[in-house]
Amino acid sequence: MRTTIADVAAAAGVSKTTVSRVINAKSDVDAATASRVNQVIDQLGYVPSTRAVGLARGRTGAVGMLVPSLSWPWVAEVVQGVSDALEEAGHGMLLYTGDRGQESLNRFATSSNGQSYDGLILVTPEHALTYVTELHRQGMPVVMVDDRGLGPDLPTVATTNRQGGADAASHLLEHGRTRPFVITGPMVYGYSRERLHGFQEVFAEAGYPIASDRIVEGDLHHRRGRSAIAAQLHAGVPFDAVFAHTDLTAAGAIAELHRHGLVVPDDVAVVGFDDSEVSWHTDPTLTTVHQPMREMGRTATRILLASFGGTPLPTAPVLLPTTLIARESTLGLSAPLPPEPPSVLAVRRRPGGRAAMDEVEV
Amino acid sequence: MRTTIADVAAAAGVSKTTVSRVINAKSDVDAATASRVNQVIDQLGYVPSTRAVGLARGRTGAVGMLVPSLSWPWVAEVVQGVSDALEEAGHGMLLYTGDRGQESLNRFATSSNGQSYDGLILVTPEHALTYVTELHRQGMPVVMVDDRGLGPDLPTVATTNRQGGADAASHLLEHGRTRPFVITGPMVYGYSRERLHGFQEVFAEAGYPIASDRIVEGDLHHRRGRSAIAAQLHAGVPFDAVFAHTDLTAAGAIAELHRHGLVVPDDVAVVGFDDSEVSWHTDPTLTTVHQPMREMGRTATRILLASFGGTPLPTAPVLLPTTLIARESTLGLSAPLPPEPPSVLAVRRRPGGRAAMDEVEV
DNA sequence: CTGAAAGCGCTTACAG
DNA sequence: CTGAAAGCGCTTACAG
Repeated sequence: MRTTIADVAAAAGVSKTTVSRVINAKSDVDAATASRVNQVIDQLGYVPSTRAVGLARGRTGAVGMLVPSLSWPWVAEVVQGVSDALEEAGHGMLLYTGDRGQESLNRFATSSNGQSYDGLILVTPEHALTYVTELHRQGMPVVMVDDRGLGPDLPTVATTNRQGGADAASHLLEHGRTRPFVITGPMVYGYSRERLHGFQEVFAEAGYPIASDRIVEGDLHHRRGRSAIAAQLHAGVPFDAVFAHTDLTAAGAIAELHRHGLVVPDDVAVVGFDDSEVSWHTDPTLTTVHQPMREMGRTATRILLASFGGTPLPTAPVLLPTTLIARESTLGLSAPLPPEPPSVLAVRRRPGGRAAMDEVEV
Repeated sequence: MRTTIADVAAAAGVSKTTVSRVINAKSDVDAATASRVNQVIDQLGYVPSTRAVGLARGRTGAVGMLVPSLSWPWVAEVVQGVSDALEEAGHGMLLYTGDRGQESLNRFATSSNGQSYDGLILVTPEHALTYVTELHRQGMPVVMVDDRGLGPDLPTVATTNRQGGADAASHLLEHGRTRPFVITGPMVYGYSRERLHGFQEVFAEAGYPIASDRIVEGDLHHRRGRSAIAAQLHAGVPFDAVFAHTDLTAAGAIAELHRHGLVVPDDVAVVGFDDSEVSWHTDPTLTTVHQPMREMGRTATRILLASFGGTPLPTAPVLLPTTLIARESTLGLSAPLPPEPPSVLAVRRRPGGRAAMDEVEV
């Protein structure tokens, strides 16, 4: 038999009300009484039942989190950030993965209606977007981590994709590249367009506009990097750099360049996007644009928790800065090896650089 | 104001008891009554409050999951497997990451005492092991996914590390390699010892015992692959193959071999362990021993849920089979490219091979 | 086949 | 400073 507040009350010779007051650190309790109750609590190892507290208070103390497959490393990073921030605040996290499609979302919908959580954090919930928007309209606090530029009508934390593209371009120009080949992400996503535009703009301003035969739409996959490079080489359009909108595609590009006897970066410099684990394991290591996924998770969480306290949710997207990470695929093999692959370290944090674009009280 | 069971009862002109019966599909309800109640439920969009149900029933319908950092891709895979299986069964998942050390574990301990979940799934909870073991002794159903060979006194799902090592050895022998260099994981972990022993045994039986100067202890990191290869080349101990206990280390080994002008696999064949995403992005792609992380998550979940239904938890570890995945780093560049990197596919599943070692009713 | 009532373990006015 | 009582939204014997 689990020990309840009644057991504690009996053992301490007080009422349940008083025990409740002590637990929740209400002010008006006699010091002696309080210490006696606390003693009993320790002795009995009493911990309040979360669900009883939740029922009585009308809050759950938990936050729901809906993500697509955790097999995507950057999704896992976001979740880790959310988990960190939630834990700091003493909240629990109910995790839902949309991995199994519509069926997953039905499950999710059921539990959200069951008031299992006080608020919701989403990562690119493509199929659930209308459902969640409706949920939000009905009063559920929602914050979305938007990596895709879906641009929904929801409070959103995103990243400076355009600036990231611009930084990649500047970096390549600094290293003497003037004829880049761009392999974008799916153009239906806002982030692909932003990264491309930022990149194009810098090259155009420098006097090297990028012709359309040096831009091709990709799909984020490794294999696409290979096929795009093979096709471009076959077409005979010369290029001295590759900007891929995802590290996976960049990795494929490097592999294919090698197949054709080209040296990276001497013949062709390569820049990816994301700073995912892959960027440490290509050879040469990959220069890439870091996205602060973990920070996005933390920020989204802080915004959500603040809303529980009455702070209104932001109406404009909160943008976190990207950072260019220069490695061997542009600097050459002489580049110093960084200390250690990040994913195997206990804590992973980067300096950050500029402050968030949008001032939000978090 | 949220609609409750009382609202439904009033609107349908029945008692709360009857509504409850309909919701939970108890048999003895008049068909007409039931359909009327269901209509009202649909009309009002009524969904029972999870926490009220939990309080009344004494169960939560949720499972707790404690993992180290989600930044480790294989951890994320296990979580995904757990999520899949939980969702199928209509259970929720409360996720705790031990990423912030002792403080994380304290939070975790508090919520577990608060009866926030009915059972617990753990991934290598090194620091929490004694706490969790105690929890289990007090009656909390616990299943551990043990990738480290911690060999605790808890119901466990693990993998056939010894056989994985043996398979790696057989594969290298088949490809004419007789002088392997082994970079192990930390030898404090059972899995390192098992992988090594399985590997050694096969080579010894084939007449090529492995001298101790061709075995070095590693740390799972990329950088260690580089330094180990550099040192071995410097020492002048010849080798025609590398068996690394983790893909990251194997990737480092490949990179370092290239630095020294050696060709993989012509000069040196390389085999990793895990079949993590990295294995698709080394160049050449990496032959490795697949660990069924997702399946381990699913299996652990099924075992736990079965225990809720009365099936006792298994006393011996449940072992899932590893599978050797041959790629270019042993087969050569002529090896056909597989369809697509797994991590970006929606669903990731492998044939599986042999059946689980331990027969458990799941 | 159906309902009134007690109970799950807390919190929170209300009264003293 | 403290307690009795009602209530959070369900489920479950018990009785009919």
